[in-house]
Order: sequence, then structure tokens, then C-alpha cells
Amino acid sequence: MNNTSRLSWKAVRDEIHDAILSGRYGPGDRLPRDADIAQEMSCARSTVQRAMQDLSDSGIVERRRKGGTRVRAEPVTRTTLDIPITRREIEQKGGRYTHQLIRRTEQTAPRRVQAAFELTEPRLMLRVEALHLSDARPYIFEDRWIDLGTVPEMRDMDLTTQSANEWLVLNKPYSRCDLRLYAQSADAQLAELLDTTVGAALFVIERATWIDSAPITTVKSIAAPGYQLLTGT
Amino acid sequence: MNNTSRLSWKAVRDEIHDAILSGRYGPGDRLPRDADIAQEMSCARSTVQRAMQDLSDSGIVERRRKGGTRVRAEPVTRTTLDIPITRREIEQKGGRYTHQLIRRTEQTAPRRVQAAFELTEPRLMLRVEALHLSDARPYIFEDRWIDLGTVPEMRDMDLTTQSANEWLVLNKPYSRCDLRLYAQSADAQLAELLDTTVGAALFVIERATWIDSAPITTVKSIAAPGYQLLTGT
DNA sequence: TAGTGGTCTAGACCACCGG
DNA sequence: CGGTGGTCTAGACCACTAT
Repeated sequence: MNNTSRLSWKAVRDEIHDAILSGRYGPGDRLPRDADIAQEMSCARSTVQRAMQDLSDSGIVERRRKGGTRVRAEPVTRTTLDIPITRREIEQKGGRYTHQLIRRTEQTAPRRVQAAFELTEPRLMLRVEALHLSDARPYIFEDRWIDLGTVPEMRDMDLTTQSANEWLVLNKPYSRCDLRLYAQSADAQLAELLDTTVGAALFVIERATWIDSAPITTVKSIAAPGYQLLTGT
Repeated sequence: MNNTSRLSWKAVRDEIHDAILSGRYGPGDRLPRDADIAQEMSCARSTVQRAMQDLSDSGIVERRRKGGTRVRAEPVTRTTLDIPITRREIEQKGGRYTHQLIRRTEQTAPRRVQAAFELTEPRLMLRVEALHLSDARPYIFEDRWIDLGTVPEMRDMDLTTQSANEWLVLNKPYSRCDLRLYAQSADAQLAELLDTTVGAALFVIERATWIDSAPITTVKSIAAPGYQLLTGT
């Protein structure tokens, strides 16, 4: 049982949130100062601060020093997306994970890759194309470009036993990650690799990662038909 | 300039993060107790707590009472996704926003909708099909189901001036939101609505929202070709 | 049941930024 | 410049759960 004489920051958050939902404060309106809310609700200012921080993280309010706290004028649906290692994702669904190295080359990065890394000049990179399978059926095809300047270990690595995906995630943590999600039709090559028909709608995840502004890798992951990305739950 | 005699929680976080990246603590390893780290770094325990909370939110470590703090064994790519109101999204890209109400009916929710809301019995709901346009070109088609028990105001509302999307976002805040992202081929009807060809790969966002376990609405938003969802930046 | 993270408090000072 | 949010501290107690 909760102690009712003490107010938790979640209770404070909910009370403020309810005040917004009820219309007492509309989009763009300014809320009272933390200190005033604290006094009114008989709790410490830091408790209100904690509650406000959560509302701010959720995109409900916006806070500025001196400017105070305001209800966000344009609400957004903000959610957290978890993308696990592909092996993990397959195994969690009960599938048996395998992978195939399709091709491994050193090439000058095309403009698409240059753009993803915000590079102005062409650069030689390691390109790795691989297929992830669940119960021997194609699951995700990945077309990956690796900056050998940032990841020199990759040059002489055996990518048939451990996938580049897994090695990088376990050994090259990043400080920045950009994602791009979209749909794409299967061309002849993709249709064959993913064991589907030409023209099938495929879900694509493009990811680029950096460590302190140094590019690590960018990968275009193309999922076989039926793939879904979930949040919540 | 920062005062160097005092350690900010971000500095503490980065130092712990670096220790993990350097391999001093590998996946699954247990970190020292907050109190010990605090003493070693000469700061308050709550500062370490704040740093650890951030690392935990980012999916770097996992924390349990009595169990301590451990480096996450299976790393994930965790990111925040913002989905604005469709009108706002279009206007921010410089387009002129308009929308069309295609159809409005009361129907028994199909199994897909029942499943999204985790309902066991069929229920009568309001179905609203609408098209969002950017500069008079189709942008997103939405197929929406609204629980009139939770949102009775919707029964007699004029949905031609303000879209259901906008009214709901501004007036019916939710406490829970589930998302499902995938790709789908355009059938004849979708191709015509979105002014594209049959078979085109379309990006789909399915969203379900609740207020305190009461269903509000579920919407399947089907984007015209070329649509991309971005994070980071 | 004991160990560890989670939270609350009261007070202080700092950092940012609107007027 | 002054007002407001952001953070740090030291101490206390609570809540969860591994052992």
C-alpha cells in the first residue's frame, strides 16, 4: 500500500497531466512555476521537477528557463522503438537463426551512403551483403557499408561464423544513430534472395551509426514480406 | 565554462559508459553499487542514480533492486519516434494541407480491430475513412475506428472541417499507445485513392490508443509512395 | 531477511534567456 | 538583470527481490 501522506512524482505528474487533459490548461498555455506547484501540492520542488521532466520527455509540455513551462502547442505521438540484433529477434520468435555471407567487397561508397554519413568526398569502404535466415527461410537481407578507418578490425575478419551485424553491435557501441524507415518493391535480385515475387512490398530499415562524429557503419536492412515493427506492449 | 570541482550527472554517465565501451565491463557483468561509485567519484549517490537512470533508459544497462546494475547482455538499438499530426507534418514540409472525408459508417469492428484493442467480443464502432493531401496530392489515407463508448462526442461531429485525426489528438489524450509498422502492396482501391499504380509498395502505420484501458481509436495510416519515417537528426 | 535501487526532502547554487 | 528551470548534496526512508 502506498503512503498517502507523501506524494510521489508520478502522482504529481498525473495530477498536472489531468489538469491539461481537462482543459484547464490548453495548448500553448503557461503553467505555474515549479515552486508554486510544489507549495500548492505540499511537496518538494524537486518532486515537481521530476514530474515535469517526465511530461517534457513525453512531449506533453515544453520547458524553458525563465520562459517557464508551457503546454505543447502541437502534440506529437512520441514512442520508443527497440530494434534488437537480428539473431536475437529471430530466436525470440522461436526461430533457428542462421546467416549467409553473400558478398564482401571494398568499394567507393555511393552517393546514398555518402549522404547518410554527411560526407562531402567519396571514400573507400567495406561493403558486406548478407542474408539472415529464420528456420532456413530468408528473413532480412542487409546491405552494409563499413568505414574501415573507424573499424580497421573488420578488414581481416571472418564474417561467415559471426555476422557483421552482431560483431558491430557487440563491439562497436555508437554515440549517434539515425534511422530511416520506408517501403520498397522487390526487384528481381531481391525477390530471389528473399524468396518472394518481384514487386512484393518490402519493409526497409536504414541505419547509420557514428562514434563521436566518426562514421562506423550504415546498413540497409530489407525484410521479407510479413515483417512488422512493433512498439508498446 | 563548467565548474570542474563538481561532477555533473552527464559526466558520471559518460564515464560509466566509457568504462563499458572500453570493455572493462562486458555484457551481463555487474557494476558496483551506486553508493560505491559515488564514493569513488566523490559525488552524491543521487547523482550516480541520475546517470544510471539515463543509461537504463537508453538500454545500456539493466537495474534491479537487490540484483544491482548489469550491462545489458543483448544490446538493442533504442530510439525515439515522433509522429506529428498529419496536418502539421505536411505544413512543416512546406505543403498546403487539405483533407477529404471519404466515408463515415457505424460498423461492427472486424477481428483486426478487435485484436488491436485486445477485445474478446465484437463491438459497434464508428469507422471514418479519410484522405490527407499535400498540395492537393494524396499523402496519407487513413482507415480509422473509433469507440463511441469512449468518445461519444464523435457521433454528431462534422468531420469535413476538422479531421478526426486532429480532433482526437487535440482533445483525447491517451495513456497508452501501440504502434505497428509494415509495408503493404497497393490494391486497386488504394492505388486510385493514393494516385499510384496497383502493386506499389506502401508504408503503413497502425496505431491504437487507450485512456485508462478504455479503447479510444485505432487507425491504419497508409502513406503514398516515397514516404519515409525518420529518427535522430 | 538483508542488500540494492528508487524516491522524497530541504536547501543551495548555477545556467540560461526573456524583458 | 532578474526570473525560472536544472542540478547537486546529504540524509532519510521505502520497495522490491535475490539469496
